Amino acid sequence: MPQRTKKPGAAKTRSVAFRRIRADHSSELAEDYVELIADLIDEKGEARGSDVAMRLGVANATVVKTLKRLQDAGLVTQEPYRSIFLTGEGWKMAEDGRRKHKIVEAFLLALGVSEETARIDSEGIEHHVSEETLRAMARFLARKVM
Amino acid sequence: MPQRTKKPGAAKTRSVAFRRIRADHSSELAEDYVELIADLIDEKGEARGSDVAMRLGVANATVVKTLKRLQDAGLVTQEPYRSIFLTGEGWKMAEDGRRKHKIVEAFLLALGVSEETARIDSEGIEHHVSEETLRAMARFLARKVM
DNA sequence: CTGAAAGTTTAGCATTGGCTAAACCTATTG
DNA sequence: CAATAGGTTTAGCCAATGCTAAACTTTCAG
Ligand SMILES: [Mn+2]
Ligand SMILES: [Mn+2]
Ligand SMILES: [Mn+2]
Ligand SMILES: [Mn+2]
Repeated sequence: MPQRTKKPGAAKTRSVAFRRIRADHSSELAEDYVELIADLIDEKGEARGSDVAMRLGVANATVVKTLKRLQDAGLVTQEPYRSIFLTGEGWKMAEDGRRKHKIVEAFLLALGVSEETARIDSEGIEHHVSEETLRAMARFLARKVM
Repeated sequence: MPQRTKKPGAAKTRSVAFRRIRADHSSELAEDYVELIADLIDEKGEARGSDVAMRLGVANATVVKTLKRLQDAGLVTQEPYRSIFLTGEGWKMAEDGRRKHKIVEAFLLALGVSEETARIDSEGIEHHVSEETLRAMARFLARKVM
């Protein structure tokens, strides 16, 4: 057995967290897109690609390409030069995103951070909180109110 | 002025959060790498690429490629077939990562989530908390203890 | 001191998510 | 009702992160 010997075992366990993060990242963009599209539909009656681009701060072309992937994933439907619609699955993901987003943002506010920071930080944190942590945040909020 | 008219103004403001997230993501991997390398050096005396790969749960080849970028960024030094060292800047980033990581993980525990969840969620959340939120978490911890 | 096992790097490929510039529609306006 | 301003998509580029398979080093066993 050449080379230094390696203590196997506990090392691999730690990779779980990093695997979860990589998985979170790949769903993160989709979550933000559908949530944003849902907001636009509720606010203005329709979601246009250029509105999505503006709010995300990316180029139109980027949105077009991403929407194609979301369409393949069954989250949105669209036709060229038309506004964007969410599928049933898209709406479900959007609602779930909103739910998480609200809890995280309200929680940060209750913790005492400014509105702007709560808004900004929650946009990133929302994708990395497990249901268990969300429950703990909700519990904290409930206790705070009472 | 053809096409539907667009209400300009407040729309662009919202892109700030998403820009921050995209920036966070591009530094996230570097932060995890240097923190992990620092841990390996402290634990075993040296950090080898394959240990990093094992803990992250990615292929060796991926680590090699990423380390090349980190080297270009001035965070690590290395020679072929040798273990990895952190530069001064690398150590600084690692220490800062550890600091954030500890606060977030301790905070989640104090909030009442399980150790495993705290470990996993903190690995993702740490990259999306502003200094203001970190201060609020530290404040909460201080209050809890007393 | 040498051969081969085991660890490490290279080569080559794929996907995601950005960008700009050019081509392409649509809808308003004259 | 046609021209065109202006919104939308396509084309083509790039960097970051993954992967597998093949080539390459290192180190220890004999
Ligand atoms: Mn959200
Ligand atoms: Mn978000
Ligand atoms: Mn960390
Ligand atoms: Mn991390």
